[in-house]
Amino acid sequence: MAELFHPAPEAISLTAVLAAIGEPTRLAIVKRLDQADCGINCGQAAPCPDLAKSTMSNHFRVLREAGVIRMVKRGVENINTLRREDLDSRFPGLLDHILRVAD
Amino acid sequence: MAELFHPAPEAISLTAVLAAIGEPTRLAIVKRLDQADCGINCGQAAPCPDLAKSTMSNHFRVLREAGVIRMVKRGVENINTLRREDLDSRFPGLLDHILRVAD
DNA sequence: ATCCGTAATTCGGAATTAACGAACTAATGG
DNA sequence: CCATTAGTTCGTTAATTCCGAATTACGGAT
Repeated sequence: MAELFHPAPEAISLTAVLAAIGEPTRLAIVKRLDQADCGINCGQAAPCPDLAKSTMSNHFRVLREAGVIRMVKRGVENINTLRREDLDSRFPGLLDHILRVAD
Repeated sequence: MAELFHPAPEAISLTAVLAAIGEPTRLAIVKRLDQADCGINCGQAAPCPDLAKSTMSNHFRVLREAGVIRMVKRGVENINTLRREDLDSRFPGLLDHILRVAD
């Protein structure tokens, strides 16, 4: 069970972040993580239950590899959190701004 | 010669805009258009001359259909401008913010 | 009108990516 | 040990991206 890849804060790419968030399902995931006050697992963060699990798994992987979310395994589930401080240090205010205009 | 499609200002989708800008070549095009004080054609807006023209044409189409740029035919060329006011009315400050964090 | 050069789009293909179901792995509880 | 829950991996199919070659569109010169 290899450890999950996360880019270092300074290696987070703007276009990768925008591309990751620029997809309706993934934006919905980010919005849900933003509203949550603590990390939540993939099932709870998923906006629509009609999508295949494998599809959701892919969406979470894209968000993680872009540096948007942090994923840690806890027991049988993955706990997801937004990488707020890392995103803010690299792109100050960007995440908040996007979430604000996203209704 | 059909008229070029542009989404109405209120029909511009956030995820479409983010996905359009979330690609290095297209972000470079947007940055160049931002620095230009008047509309410029596709060749001048292209950041790298080694890309095929058909590829660039596609990138411009993506930006146009997402509502990021306006394209008007003038003679033999297309004049491209950022749709600042439309983007700002729909997503206030977003474009400036992205351009600011994009170095 | 016809031909030429410039600017950009369209077409056909190979390569990459996305979504899905099915099978699989990992952790926990009975 | 077996069942359950939570996700991942795999193989297929559909869609997208990128490219070069061919094509259209326009403007100017002949």
